[in-house]
Parts: sequence; C-alpha cells; structure tokens
Amino acid sequence: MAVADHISAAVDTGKLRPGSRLPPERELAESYGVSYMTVRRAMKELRERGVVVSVHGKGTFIAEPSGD
Amino acid sequence: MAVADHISAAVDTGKLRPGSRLPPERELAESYGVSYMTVRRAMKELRERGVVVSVHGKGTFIAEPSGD
Amino acid sequence: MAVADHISAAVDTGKLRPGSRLPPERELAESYGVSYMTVRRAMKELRERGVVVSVHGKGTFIAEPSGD
Amino acid sequence: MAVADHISAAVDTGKLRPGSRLPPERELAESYGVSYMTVRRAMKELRERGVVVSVHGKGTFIAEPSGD
DNA sequence: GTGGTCTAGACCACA
DNA sequence: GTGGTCTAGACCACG
Repeated sequence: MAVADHISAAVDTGKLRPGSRLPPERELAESYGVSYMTVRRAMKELRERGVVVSVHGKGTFIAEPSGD
Repeated sequence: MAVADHISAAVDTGKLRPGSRLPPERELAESYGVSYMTVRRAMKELRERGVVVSVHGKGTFIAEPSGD
Repeated sequence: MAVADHISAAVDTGKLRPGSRLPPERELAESYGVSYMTVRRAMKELRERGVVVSVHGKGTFIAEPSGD
Repeated sequence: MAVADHISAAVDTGKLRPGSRLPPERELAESYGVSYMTVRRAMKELRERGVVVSVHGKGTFIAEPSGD
C-alpha cells in the first residue's frame, strides 16, 4: 500500500519521529493525490502494524517503539 | 439561527426544491463564513424541523413536504 | 453516550437524587476526561430525556420524576 | 475601572500592540484576582472605548488605531 | 468524499 | 461563576 509504505519508510529512516503528528488525513489525501478513503485505509493498516496511534479529534501520531 | 433560517427560507420560496441536495456541510461552512460545527447545529435543527433529511455518506437533501 | 449514561445510571440507582445539583459542566468535562463540548452534548441529551433540568446562570439539576 | 485601565495603559505604553490577542477572559479574571463578571464588564468598556475588538469563539484583540 | 463525533478552548447571556 | 454558543479543525462511519 503506497501511502502506508511511504509513511512507514519515513518512520524507519527517522524522517518521522515517535510522538510527532502526521498531517491531517484530508491533507494527506490531497498531497498523495489519493482519495480520503484510501488514506483512512492506510492509517488503519499503520495502526494495526503499531506504527501510528490515532486520537479522535486530536490527530494521528507516530507510535513510540514498543519493545522491538 | 442564521444558517438554518436562510436555508429554510430558500425552501419556502422555492429556491431549494424537495429532493435536491444541499452543498456539503464543509462547503456550507465556508460559504456562510461560519465554522463546521455551526453548520452541523443548523443541519440538526433543520432535520428536527423536518426541512431536510441527511444520509450518512451521501449528503443532505431537502425533505418532501409531509402533509402540506 | 458515556457521560449521559453514567449520570443517568447514577440517577436510577439513587446516587443522584431529584433536586440535587450536578457539578459545573466544565468540571464534569475534566472529571470524565472529555471536552466541554462533549459534556454539553450529554447534558442536552439528558435534558431531552427529562433526566436533568438546566438553569442558565445557576446550574444543572436532577429533574423531579414526572409521573413515575 | 482597574482592569480596563490597566489594559488600556498597556496599550498606550506599547506593551500591548494592535492585533495582539489578550489572554482569555477567565485567565484574566484569575490573574487580576477578580471575578469573571468583572473582567467581562472591563472588556465591554474597552470595546466601547474602541481599545479592543472581541470575536466570538476566537478571542479579544487590541484594536487597530482608527484615525486618532 | 459525504455526514457524524470529537478535542480544545474562546467569548456571550444570565442571575 | 454558571450554562450557552461559537471558532477551528481533528479522526470516525458509511456508501
């Protein structure tokens, strides 16, 4: 999944650091040139992978590394 | 409530006809110069008055007159 | 709705008695760990259910049972 | 009026510049050690004097000098 | 890509 | 010093 992989890679390479907030989902949709639904699916996948944590009404944040 | 009354008046004068779809709530917010939440309240009021019907994921439509 | 249900239950079990005043909405927001607007919605719901009565400038009170 | 005069003086001496936002009214009440109502009265006076402009939901701002 | 719920916090109306 | 309305903008649920 392009969006999820792109963000995941940015986390791996340190471009996105734990605790930092991602751009809003609607903005991501626009900047990636994909639909909002596609971004939502990508975020869901990243949450399930433990890469990000979403907080309703606040934003989506890069997760703290658990114990990897 | 300015937004609700304005839309209600447009329905009364026939500018908005039963079955027609309103612009998206976010667009209404921008065009009326109010915040999204204010539009949400206005839509809620119009729904309770029976002026419009909202369909999740599809849009908000001018209601058919009930028993006029 | 968590806040509304919690208060409603406290009324049902007699922990909150008719006529008693709820804590201020801002305090409820803090103690429930939700935003002020969420408490406002909950209070609106409770008012519509007839569980509480709000008096502008004075507070929100547990309603007297109507015809129980 | 102590609060109004204090803020007005801060504007005159340039400590508060046109366009800058005042602290929230509740915060002003606390920092001046007065009641919220007292701050509201002070703000009203400052608005009438043309010293500040309040915007609902956004804040209270030091007014631009008109044509003095 | 819409409507729906939420965070966070501002000023307003009232007694 | 309370309840009430608003700004600004986030994520969520649904087709």
